Amino acid sequence: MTTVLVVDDEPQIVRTLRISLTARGYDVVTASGGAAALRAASERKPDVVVLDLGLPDLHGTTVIERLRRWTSVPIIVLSARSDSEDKVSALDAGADDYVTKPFGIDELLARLRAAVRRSTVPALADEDAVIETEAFTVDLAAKKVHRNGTEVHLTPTEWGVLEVLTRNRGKLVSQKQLLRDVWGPEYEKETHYLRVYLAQLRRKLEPRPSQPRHLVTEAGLGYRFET
Amino acid sequence: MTTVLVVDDEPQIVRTLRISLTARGYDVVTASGGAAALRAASERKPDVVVLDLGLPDLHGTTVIERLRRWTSVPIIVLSARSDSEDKVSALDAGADDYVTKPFGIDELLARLRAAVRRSTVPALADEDAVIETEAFTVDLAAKKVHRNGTEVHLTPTEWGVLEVLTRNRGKLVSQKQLLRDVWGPEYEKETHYLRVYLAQLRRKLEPRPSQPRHLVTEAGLGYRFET
DNA sequence: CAGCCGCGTTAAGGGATCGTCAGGGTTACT
DNA sequence: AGTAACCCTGACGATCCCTTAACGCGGCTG
Repeated sequence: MTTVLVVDDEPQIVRTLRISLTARGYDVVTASGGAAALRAASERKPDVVVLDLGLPDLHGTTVIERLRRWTSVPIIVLSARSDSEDKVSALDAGADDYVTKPFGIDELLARLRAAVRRSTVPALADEDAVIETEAFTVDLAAKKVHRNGTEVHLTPTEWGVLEVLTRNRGKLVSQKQLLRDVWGPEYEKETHYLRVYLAQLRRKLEPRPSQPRHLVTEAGLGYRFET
Repeated sequence: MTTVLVVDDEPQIVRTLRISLTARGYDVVTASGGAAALRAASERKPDVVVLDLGLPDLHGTTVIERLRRWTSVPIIVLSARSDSEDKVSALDAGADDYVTKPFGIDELLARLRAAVRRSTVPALADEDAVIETEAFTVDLAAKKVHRNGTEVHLTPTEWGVLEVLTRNRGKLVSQKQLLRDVWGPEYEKETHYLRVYLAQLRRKLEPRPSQPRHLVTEAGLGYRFET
């Protein structure tokens, strides 16, 4: 049984989610504030957290940071359409994904399933870490990429970007985190680099670079690797 | 019974790990600092070490180096998301694997099992110790190389480079790792040596040394042995 | 509706990295 | 003591790759 912790201060939304999720066989725990959420998380050990950013007591980002000190439970953020600032800081704080309010329940459910799947199938040890898509395969241990049976040559930086995205496959990786992991903390603002290198990777790997299916942009937020 | 040494200064994390690991039948020893960790390691002789990089007293890399002076016990590093620099230096110092904080307990357990398995599995059986390419064959057990039926003489250093590459055939070996394994950790920066010795090996082994097919350079990353 | 912002794309310059050769110094063996 | 093997070092040209700039596009905002 999968346990979901729903954190929102609007009873209306909590009620809707409780009904929808229970109907799909989830075990639902709710909290209406940040402090209550932290308590519930440590007591009930949910398999996934759905967190509204606009809470009355604690800032959503704070809740994420506190959770992240001891658990890597997937966190899906609910945010109003306008809070793109907040979305970014939530992702940087360690959120896994986000859904914009007002949200379609189907989208939330899809992201929920994806998040749970990701967390229960842990990344393999390096020695057998081969990720496959319809278009290409990535071998993390050998640092090799194949497409249509032939090897594709990547430069060090191209490889760095692809590796970070691959290790976080399915999950939205913020621009800041990508820049920090590949170029270093002092390059956090050089979002231009990402555009250049993502374009290069798509040209080398995607069947139709102008309509990427695996290296996806989330405007203003970051990038996502979809298998 | 497998003994795990857990080194972390956050009681929350130590507690979580102690519970999870004990439940899986591991014998758990803990230390909250680097000095205590070194003492515990020499007294309790753990089968695997889980080490947080952010310790109050000693730098994580220092702890790894000190451990590596007398033991080859597998070390799994815990690192915060942003410390990608630290991750690299930890691996170079001799760590076996790393897990990003916050970590899923399942992933840590998988890597733990993999590390223990690796450390207890002996070297390659003799029958697997002969690697063949179209141009030459390498006998790891006999430390001999043949080309066109006749033996090729290699100097000790040439052999060292070829052996490391051969044991990791197909995989990319970073310059740092090659230098560490062949010359020692204090030569990590002497990338020039590699260029000289790879050129020599190619001259002796490759049919067309200027267009190597088996001893391949990946610019900026390292070298790779392709069969 | 016009301007702005973020994104994608391409190409070029210059700096970093690599391959190659040869000479000097050290070690090991006769 | 002499010689041969081997390792290191330096120099140079060739190659590779990171960075930067310029331009086009679509969407959002004032």
